[in-house]
Amino acid sequence: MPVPIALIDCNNYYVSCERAFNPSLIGVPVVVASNNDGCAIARSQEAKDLGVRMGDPIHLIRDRLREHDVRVLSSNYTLYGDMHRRVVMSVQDFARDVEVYSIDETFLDMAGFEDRDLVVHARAMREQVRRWTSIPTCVGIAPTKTLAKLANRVAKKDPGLEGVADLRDEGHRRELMDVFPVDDVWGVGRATAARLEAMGITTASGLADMPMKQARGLGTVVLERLVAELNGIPAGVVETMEPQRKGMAVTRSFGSPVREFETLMGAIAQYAMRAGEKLRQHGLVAGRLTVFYHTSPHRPDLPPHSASASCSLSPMTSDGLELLDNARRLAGRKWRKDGAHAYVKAGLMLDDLVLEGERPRTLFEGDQTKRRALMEAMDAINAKYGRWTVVPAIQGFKREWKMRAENRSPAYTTRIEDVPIAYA
DNA sequence: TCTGGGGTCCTAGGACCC
DNA sequence: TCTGGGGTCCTAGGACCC
Repeated sequence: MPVPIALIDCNNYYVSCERAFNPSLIGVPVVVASNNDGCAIARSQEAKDLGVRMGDPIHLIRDRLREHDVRVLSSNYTLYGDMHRRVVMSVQDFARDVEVYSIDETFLDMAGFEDRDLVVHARAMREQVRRWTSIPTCVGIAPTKTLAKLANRVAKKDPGLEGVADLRDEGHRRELMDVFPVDDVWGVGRATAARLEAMGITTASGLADMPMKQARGLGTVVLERLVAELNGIPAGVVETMEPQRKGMAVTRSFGSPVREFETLMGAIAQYAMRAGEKLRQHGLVAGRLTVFYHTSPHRPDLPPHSASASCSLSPMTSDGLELLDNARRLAGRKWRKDGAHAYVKAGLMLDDLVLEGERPRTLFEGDQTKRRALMEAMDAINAKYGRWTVVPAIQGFKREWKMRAENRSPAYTTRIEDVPIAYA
């Protein structure tokens, strides 16, 4: 019998974070918008009931939102990130080990807890999270991660379960999988679902019954592993060591379209400096840099242009100004001087990341001490006086490309001025 | 006026090597 | 008519995730 795996998943996470500090949002429809207030990325149950779907463009559903008095908030990742830390802290003692899977989901390795009533145990964990953070959650328990995801979904859908579904029993599991839509299975996306449905497979049970060889032929090893997991055979374990990350990106849509190179470079410069900061925070250096910018794919009436260029970085670096130099050269190389294009998004990606201490030395590198000290000084100033207190001049002052965030909540838990005050 | 920002893994196919 | 047989490494692109 494999070790039980539990998955705890926060309900309507971003909305729940907002509600934790703003009770007027409780019981009314709430939507949290993506960066640039672009689309709906989190909805309260009331908003889901009104038919607001994940990824709906806000500007296309504006009328319906207004009609039903839906509260629309800009996303506040500082708050969600800090609340996440608290949620993970709350669950830690309830498992042997945890794997943080995303900002709102954590897998738990339940080895050593098997002799307990795991359903009762999981309810106590939910209660702990609720008391410490006010965030509502659901828990799924099963022999594999894929089944734990499925169990979690079941727990979310059926209020009678009081937030916890235990799918360790195979007979019970089968009954539920017989009516579980195959496209809701973790790892089955649009393309795979379409292929499966063409073969008459529409439920999780149908996929579980597919012979392994057929699964391999239809998809890749990924689908083959998925079939194994649906049959209770673990193809992956709870990973407690954080894997070394391979790439990193800073990309943003602009608040309004950009037509001039100077303006574009202002944005790219900021992304480069931010990318350098991120590298240094993680103690990494990058070996490859890619810059891209493009026009709107949603505007077929305008001339399209998509530019992308990369170069390798030698010596490998985390120096923001070094990244900026390279980014400017690459961006300039692809720039079209006709002024006919309205760019809506740009970004910078870093690859071939290695730990700073494992950086390969090159033959002709000069003394980096001064530059490193400069970066440290900039980091220190920006940490103390706020992001973008010191910036390279090329970043500009007008920042007309800055993204929209018209209704962002305060940083309740991470800025002393924003901490809520309770009157006696 | 107007549609997010990150990530991972896998495979095919080309370049290059002996 | 016939055109070797492997290897490795890298990149682009697809699919999926939250």
